[in-house]
Amino acid sequence: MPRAGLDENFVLQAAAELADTLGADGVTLAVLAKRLNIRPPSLYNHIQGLPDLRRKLAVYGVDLLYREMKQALESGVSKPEKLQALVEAYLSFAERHPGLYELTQRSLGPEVRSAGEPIVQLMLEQLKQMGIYGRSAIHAVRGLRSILHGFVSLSKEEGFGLPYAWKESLDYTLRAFLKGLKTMAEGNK
Amino acid sequence: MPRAGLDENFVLQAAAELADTLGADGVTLAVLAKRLNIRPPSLYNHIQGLPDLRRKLAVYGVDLLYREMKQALESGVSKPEKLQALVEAYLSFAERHPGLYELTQRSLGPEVRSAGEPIVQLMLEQLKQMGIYGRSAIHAVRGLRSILHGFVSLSKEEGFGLPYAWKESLDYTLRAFLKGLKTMAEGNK
DNA sequence: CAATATAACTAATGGCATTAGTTTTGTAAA
DNA sequence: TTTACAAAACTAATGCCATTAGTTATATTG
Repeated sequence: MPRAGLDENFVLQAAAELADTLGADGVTLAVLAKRLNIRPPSLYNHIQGLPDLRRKLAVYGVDLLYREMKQALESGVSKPEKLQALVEAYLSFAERHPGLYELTQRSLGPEVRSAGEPIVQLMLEQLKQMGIYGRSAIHAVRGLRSILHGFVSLSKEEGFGLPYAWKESLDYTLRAFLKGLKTMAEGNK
Repeated sequence: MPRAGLDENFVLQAAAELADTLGADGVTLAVLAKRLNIRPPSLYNHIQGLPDLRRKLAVYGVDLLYREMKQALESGVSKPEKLQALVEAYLSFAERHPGLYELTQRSLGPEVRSAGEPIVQLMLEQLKQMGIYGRSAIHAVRGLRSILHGFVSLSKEEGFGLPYAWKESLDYTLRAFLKGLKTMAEGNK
């Protein structure tokens, strides 16, 4: 192993920092190479080009998000609090890693989806604890993910305006959604 | 007026078709020029460069979406049906104009947000008809938009799998959300 | 200490957006 | 009808980017 000190994971980490600093489109092989003090062609020893880098970054991001969400489950005692903790972790990740988050959403093949499976499982477990399972739970998780991603996207788009109020709207929306879920679940009994 | 037959609107329309055919990133000045049978620099007589084109395309798309949603209100008699018609129009637009839709979501300044204001108004009106207004309605519209955009994004990302089932999940989610909204609204009385 | 694999390098190509400067052409005034 | 002007096309050139091919340097392994 010659020229140690630079492997794929290190490259990915540097690229991730670039993404969060300059935005998802700011990640170019040129600036990444400059950042690593090598010439652009040298990058091809670690990644297979820009599309490959983007794909790997997306997987890297989804996996990081999963680990942070899992970590967040440590806090929170009751069931609803645990779900709330998952929500907070998701929002926190999107805020601290805007570029990485954006890359995870630029639909890029099946490996990114696979990497997101564990996150779905995490949510399913919490919903089960709250009495929502089976077919309803599938719908509910999709709804939950949509609400979370939707709010992140929209609040980013609107940018200024009333920054903090977005959190309030999200809480309101989640409360309404969960309340409706419970009502529907009870109706099925 | 020299060399008539090519104005900004025509350019935008051609670019929109390209976006929906080749994807949002497929819109380059090179292919747009080829499509219009002119050289790339000639485009600068109608637009001020690629970022400007993207911004204008986004506004173009949001406005088109608004007009289609407004049109959709013609159908549907009862209040919930009208809201449902808005939802259908939104989904239909996203499906028929994937590239244009994507461009409307790539947050690009205040003019795009302004163009989206009428859509918010459309939703607010329907919610009012359903007994949801005031501060709650603001939250509700944000929730509604998040759910819609979230589902469009996620179903696009997942791609294969169970295509049609997404619609079912969305309906389920909307039903739960609206039910929760009503419950909360009644609770405030 | 020698051999090898790995990772860096230089050089070159083609595509892209963009700018500067020039030519063409349709319309409107003389 | 002719002339003048302004708008929109053009050519030429620049610089940045990703990518490929071929070469050189170096760290580890035997």
